[in-house]
Amino acid sequence: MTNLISDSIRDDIYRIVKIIPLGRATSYGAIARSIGYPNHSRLVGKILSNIIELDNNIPAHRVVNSLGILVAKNNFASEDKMQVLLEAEGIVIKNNRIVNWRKIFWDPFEEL
DNA sequence: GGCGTGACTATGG
DNA sequence: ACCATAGCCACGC
Repeated sequence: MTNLISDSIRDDIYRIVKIIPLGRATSYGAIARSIGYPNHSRLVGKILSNIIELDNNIPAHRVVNSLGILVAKNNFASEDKMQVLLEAEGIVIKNNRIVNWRKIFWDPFEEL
């Protein structure tokens, strides 16, 4: 039988992304660390791209890279959708990057 | 079992 | 602040 890591952590990722507060955002690495797989930030993004296809309600736009840069734009319906969704929550974006990232950043660990 | 890939990250210049 | 580089490792050929 195959025992893929991606299968075992999919639900954890889903659950965490679901509770990212409106107007805040977190990173792939932060999520990976919070679920006990600190070296799998890449996998988090990959799984997120799968999840968004099944549930367009999940706030996947609130996940960016460790610098606050929107690196997932290609996975949304339109090129500017991710940015539009974030700006609609009051998040300011300049040159593809979240302004005041330190303040906007939400750490999943603080929710445990 | 090797190899390329990726919604990544840390570090150094 | 920007860019390059190396490290990372599951996953799908």
